[in-house]
Amino acid sequence: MPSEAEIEQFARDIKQKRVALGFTQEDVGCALGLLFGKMFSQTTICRFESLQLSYKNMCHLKPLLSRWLEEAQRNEKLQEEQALAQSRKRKRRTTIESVAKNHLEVYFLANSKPNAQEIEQIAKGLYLEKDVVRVWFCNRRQKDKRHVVKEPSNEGCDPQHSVPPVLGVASPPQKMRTPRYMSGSSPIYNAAI
DNA sequence: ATGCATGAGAA
DNA sequence: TCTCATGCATA
Repeated sequence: MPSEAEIEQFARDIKQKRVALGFTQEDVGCALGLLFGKMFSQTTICRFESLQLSYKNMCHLKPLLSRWLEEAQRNEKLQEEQALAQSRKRKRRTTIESVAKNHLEVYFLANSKPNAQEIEQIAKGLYLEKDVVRVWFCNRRQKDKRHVVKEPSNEGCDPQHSVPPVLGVASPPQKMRTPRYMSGSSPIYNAAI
């Protein structure tokens, strides 16, 4: 099992290189499909890069992405291909009012695992469907299991950011390469570059 | 980038 | 029923 720091390093690394190579998160997901027969969504790649998956999940995905990176770097001059999606009958995503969310959060802090009956009470009180509340708690618990929770709050703990760059020279950290989707086939993009 | 949702498998 | 990995849809 890779160490935690190792994973974090890898995540930063692959994100940076992915961008440098001009691939989108979706591109990577599809590429994994071509390499291993199992495709991944933009969401998953995004979450991997931002360490929003469980440690175990990160460890499982790391070798796949690692291999993709090798190929991508090696190929730097080949072309790409794509595959597509499917459809399903999904319940429409319900939007929970922020007020209700605040209430849910309070309930969660008091009890993160309400039983069916408690869920029903909560749902009734907030005028939400039981299932919506149940799923909200599932997702909320899962959120606590994420590998690294980003902490927007710390003050000046990061020397890299505590001193803002001395104006002007907004130097692109990496060589900005033309994104793949803007190269070659479309005259519109070429004209715009 | 993230919120709500699904489904397979564990308990 | 819950957890876990995952993603459609949306902000």
